[in-house]
Amino acid sequence: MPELPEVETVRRGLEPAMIGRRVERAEIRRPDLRWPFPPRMAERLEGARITHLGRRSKYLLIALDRGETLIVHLGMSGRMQVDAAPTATFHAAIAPTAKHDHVVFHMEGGGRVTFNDPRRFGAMDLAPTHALEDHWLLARIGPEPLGNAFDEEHLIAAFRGRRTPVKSALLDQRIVAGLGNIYVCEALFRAGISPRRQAGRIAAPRVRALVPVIRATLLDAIEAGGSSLRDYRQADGAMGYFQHAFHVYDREGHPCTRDGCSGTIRRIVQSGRSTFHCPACQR
DNA sequence: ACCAGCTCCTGCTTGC
DNA sequence: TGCAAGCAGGAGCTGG
Repeated sequence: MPELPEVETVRRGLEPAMIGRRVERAEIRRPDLRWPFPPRMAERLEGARITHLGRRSKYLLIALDRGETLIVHLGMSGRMQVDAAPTATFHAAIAPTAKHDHVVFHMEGGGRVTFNDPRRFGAMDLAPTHALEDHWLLARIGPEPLGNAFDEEHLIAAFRGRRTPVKSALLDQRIVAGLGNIYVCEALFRAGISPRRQAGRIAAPRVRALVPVIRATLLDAIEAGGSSLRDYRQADGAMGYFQHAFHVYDREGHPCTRDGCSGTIRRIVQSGRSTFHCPACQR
């Protein structure tokens, strides 16, 4: 699914289509995604102007001028697709509906933003903007890895005493927000840390080194527009291209890219999820 | 409290 | 070629 860099890329792509514009019509084609939509969602969106587009972890936060914010999670396979205003209203009327287009935002000026999600692990909810951080989906999430609250001391404290593999610890959204399977694998490779190592047993200097590595990995991915494997696309439909910069993810059997390392990338399973790493240089 | 495993859903890939 | 199993980027919940 989209991890932090993908959601951030989508957020940036949605801004020109949504910021400052009213939602003329919210077309809701089914009652739920992972959970039921909030009551009267269409009415609460229609006529509202979008004032701000934010992101918290992997959640897209669409703030409305009525004091509510639409929280959107893309799940594993969710997309937000922007279609510019058609030149003739005729085209809008006959625009084909793709399979799994669950919600369509018809924007002021004729543009459309379509939420498509085949697997329906995604979610939407509306919450009061002034208490957004108290929303049950957001309340327990840890610091943003690109923000000031995520630092060396925080990570050392979060890892202390934990016997779970560092791979699992970094996937834990309470420790740090927004990392998923791809970027955890890539960050651990860059840091030279074995994904199997118990989080609480990594020497402090190595934990410290992990902080800038996580930041750099995410920033590189955002710059590349995210990683497009199967489902993910940017808001304009373009593919991300960070997948071409993977060192370990989905590279089982390929040679390690680290200078001077002659190892081979391996795939293991941790907590039921694939982990890719180089057993030779990640210790 | 911590941690591993299960679960939701569809679609693509792989293996027989 | 056809079919079924396995797998996928998330994350809340359950039970040990």
